[in-house]
Amino acid sequence: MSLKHGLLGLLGYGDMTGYELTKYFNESLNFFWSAQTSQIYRDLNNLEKKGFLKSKIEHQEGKPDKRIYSITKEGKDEFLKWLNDYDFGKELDYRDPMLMKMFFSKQGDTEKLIRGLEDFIKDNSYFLEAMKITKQHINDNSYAEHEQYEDDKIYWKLCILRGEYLSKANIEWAEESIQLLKEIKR
Amino acid sequence: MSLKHGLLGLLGYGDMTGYELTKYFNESLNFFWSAQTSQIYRDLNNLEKKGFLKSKIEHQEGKPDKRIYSITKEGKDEFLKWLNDYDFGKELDYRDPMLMKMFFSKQGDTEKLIRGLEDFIKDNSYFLEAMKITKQHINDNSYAEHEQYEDDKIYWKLCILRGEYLSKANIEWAEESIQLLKEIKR
DNA sequence: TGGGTCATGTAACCTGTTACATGATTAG
DNA sequence: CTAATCATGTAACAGGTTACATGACCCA
Repeated sequence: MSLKHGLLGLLGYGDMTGYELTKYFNESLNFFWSAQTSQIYRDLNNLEKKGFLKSKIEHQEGKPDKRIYSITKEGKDEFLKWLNDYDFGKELDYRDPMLMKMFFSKQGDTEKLIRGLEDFIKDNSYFLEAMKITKQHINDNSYAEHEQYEDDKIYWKLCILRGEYLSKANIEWAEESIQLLKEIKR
Repeated sequence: MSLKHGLLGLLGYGDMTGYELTKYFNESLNFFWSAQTSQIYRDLNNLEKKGFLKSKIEHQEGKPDKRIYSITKEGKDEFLKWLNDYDFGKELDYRDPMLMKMFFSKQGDTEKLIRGLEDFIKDNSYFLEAMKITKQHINDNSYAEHEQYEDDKIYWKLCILRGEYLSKANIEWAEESIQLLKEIKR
């Protein structure tokens, strides 16, 4: 459900090709959503069939033609309908393949598990660092240079803040876990 | 990938029907994984085709026949292979439909967003409470009454600990977000 | 008499991933 | 010469969700 509405949302900022949308997803929103080109083209097709988008083809010299999408009135309505349903509870989901392994780890190799947790700490640290840089970019206006985005920034920063909280929680948990596992090994 | 291996893992503790496996998933492992019966029956079928499981049918008076699954040597090998690949980094995923909405929320209703965040805090608090009770159950041996599970407990508690860390992070983030949103409203 | 539990599933659909295909331009 | 970038997609598969179907028993 979310990817489609994310596409509608991004097209609210301006017309774009599928290629550009993929870039946006995997650069700006990347830390909480990513998408394959294949999926984006498929959804773009479906959204156009439903009348939420329309497209025109632009010829380019020396490059393949580009199909530029723009959002319709119906698309904007659908986007706003989705946006204003702030029932987060039903989306609470702690599903995690890592915990699935942890659950059964009595039967696993404790040394390997500890190394896995150490790498997990590293990955989360990189992520935390990347988000601090992104926050800086937003403040510096290097991400969104136009005043048009001024009011968006608070929400973008709240997204990043959550990433910071979660990755810190992950790091603390992994550190505590490693300690506990080293104790029982002795 | 994880559900199948979770099924193999649970069947390592003893033979079970699809129905019982569904219950296990949605009661014990529920806070970090849930599964529909339809999905479990399908995967059980696939696992049997691959030779990781075998099943026998038990006739019951007054009830439909039950198909009891047990894990094979191949199934145990596959499970252990999966378990000992502790490369958590590749599974790092902060994907979240809530953040997708947050990202675009300049265009949304701030009042509704705040109410959504308040409910989110409630849901996370219930979750946190439920996990404290589960932890107590594990300590009390009411969950797993047999000594057989004694060495598993440490890992189960680490799973719960992560849930506690994450839900606390969610609560703190939501509280901070509400404050910030109320400030900009003024 | 109605709802919940035990027990089995099927069907359709949606979402996401991986791999492949084409073909030109540009930068190192 | 090679890799990356621009730009378009298709195909197959894996995983997850929702709805439906059957039928008997048990409890209030």
